[in-house]
Amino acid sequence: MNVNYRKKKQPEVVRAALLEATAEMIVEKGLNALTLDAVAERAGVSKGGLIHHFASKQILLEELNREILGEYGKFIDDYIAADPEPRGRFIRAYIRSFFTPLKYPATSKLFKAFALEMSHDEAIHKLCADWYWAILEKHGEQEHQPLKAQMLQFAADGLWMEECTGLISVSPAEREAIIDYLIQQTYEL
Amino acid sequence: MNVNYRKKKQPEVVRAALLEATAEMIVEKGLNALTLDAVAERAGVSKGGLIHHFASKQILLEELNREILGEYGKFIDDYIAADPEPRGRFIRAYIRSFFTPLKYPATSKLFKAFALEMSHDEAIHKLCADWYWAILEKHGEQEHQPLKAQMLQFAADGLWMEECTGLISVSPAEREAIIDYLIQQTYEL
DNA sequence: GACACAAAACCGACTGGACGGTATGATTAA
DNA sequence: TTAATCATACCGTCCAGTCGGTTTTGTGTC
Repeated sequence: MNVNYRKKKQPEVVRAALLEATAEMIVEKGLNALTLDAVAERAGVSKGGLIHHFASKQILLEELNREILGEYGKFIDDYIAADPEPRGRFIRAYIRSFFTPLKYPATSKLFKAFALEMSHDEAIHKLCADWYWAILEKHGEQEHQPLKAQMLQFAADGLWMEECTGLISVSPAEREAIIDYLIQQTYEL
Repeated sequence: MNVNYRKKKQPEVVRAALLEATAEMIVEKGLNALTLDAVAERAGVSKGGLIHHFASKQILLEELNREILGEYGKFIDDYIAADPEPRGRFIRAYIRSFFTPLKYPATSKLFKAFALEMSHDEAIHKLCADWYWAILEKHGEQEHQPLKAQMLQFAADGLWMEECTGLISVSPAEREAIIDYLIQQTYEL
């Protein structure tokens, strides 16, 4: 009998804990090592409790993705709204949103988890692709972008991937320098 | 009883077929959906035959990883050897090697599987990290690189990741244009 | 060439555990 | 009372790895 069972019911808290536990476990052990039992235990619930909130593993992952994409969209919206310089504004917001874990610490891990799991699942892949094109259309960037802008965008993706994998082990100082450099370049598009 | 059992033994061919089948299945279905039975069937051997060549699933993946890293390393070596311009030579080779078709056709997407999905496997992660630093040291690039060079490198990573995931769906023409642009930038370091 | 024999190559049925999902009961909030 | 929220036990499936066997290949010997 779990001690939490006797506590006051807080379904929203439990649901959030389950999503966060899922994200953390994917980040730490990888998607292939993710089990419902482990997620439930980490979130302090039983597997039955987990299934009550998320009917299947697939649904759990899809909900997690939805959550992440929503937060990510807010990042970009906020950065664009606060940016007075129109030139390169979208790319700037794109880059910044990738590297601001401090402002919204809860979702920093979710970003990384999302990239790891999205690869081969068709439903999740569609979620991500649709979201991306909706963002572009929303901010009027659907027309062809200059090569330099695309390069900056891809560089942000690459640096972010490096942070996920830790292969090259960029130091925090180097990381800051690169991000600053990318941001600076967006003013010269 | 498999017909191949009665045929002439060709262990090297079987071994290569197993590696290729593994690569293809990871690309198609993802690492979490990879099973030894399926790999064996696709390669036209029994599971026993698979285990004879690769004692465990872990070893199979490590060997495949070694094969792929070796190919990339050769690409980089060749590109550097054939490049008369010393300025930005390493970055140029790095970029080109990423977009050169590999021995196993399906493996263009495969490196992503190792970089992302397998980044949690300690042994394979070490393989990749060691390979990367060995390449840097080999070509005398271990000292601090300028920010622009790092940016180009990350941009190559990002474009390559996009090719793996297919999220943004870059057209072949756009792809070529971006690669050319990146290469061109390496001459202005 | 013929034979013997060890080693390599390969087969396929089987097992044991892990894991997703189900069924049902208990507790709490409304 | 009723629905929502969880716990617990259990089932079926999948799958990595084992194991005893069969076939082929290489190597020496005569």
